[in-house]
Amino acid sequence: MFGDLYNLLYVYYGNLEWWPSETDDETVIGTILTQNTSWKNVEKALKKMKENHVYTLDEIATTDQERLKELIKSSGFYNQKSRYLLTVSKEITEKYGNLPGMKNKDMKEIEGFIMGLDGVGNETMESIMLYALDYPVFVVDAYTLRFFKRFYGKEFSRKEIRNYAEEEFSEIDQLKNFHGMIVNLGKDFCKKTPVCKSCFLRNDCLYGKH
DNA sequence: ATCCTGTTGG
DNA sequence: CCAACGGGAT
Repeated sequence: MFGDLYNLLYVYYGNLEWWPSETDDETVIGTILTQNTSWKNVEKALKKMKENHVYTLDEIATTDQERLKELIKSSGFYNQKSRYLLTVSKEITEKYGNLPGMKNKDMKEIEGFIMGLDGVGNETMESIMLYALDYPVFVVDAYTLRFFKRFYGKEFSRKEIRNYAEEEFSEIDQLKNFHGMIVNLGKDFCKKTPVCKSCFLRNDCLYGKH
């Protein structure tokens, strides 16, 4: 299904260092902070959190919300995101102790638990599963839905895309890179108002051909 | 002036 | 389905 597309993207983008972060805790924090927010602004917040030693789920769980708001201000939506960070950190540490305690468990159980966290929807859950916990999950975001609709000229549901991708790519690295390449494509060419003329997929994309 | 690796509550 | 959340970069 997506094999040919993967190769086309790979020729252009190659292996991306996707979801750069020093620790799995930072990855989880990043998935929440980057919701509808540019990564540049998230980096500022992560830097501040690190400098102030509010950088692990344990540290966040015992931090005052007002202080958290100041630290993550640059990533926007700080009122809700500070609340999400607190509840997510508390619930994870209370139930599993830490992120390693969530690895190598029944995938559906962990997925259900994460989806139940306030502030965590499909994309954030999938990102945590794949990038912080190493489960073979494909991340379906707004870029993916928009790009696939144009490229294949047909609307796919999140569920369909996840199923196809996870069926086809069993390797964690492939799932990571496929998502990473799609996000980059969405920022470089397949934007809200697409730049098809200079896009390397213009001859393969149903929308790019007209 | 517009957009950003979304999610929630109405 | 849709308004609301929000500072920062381009």
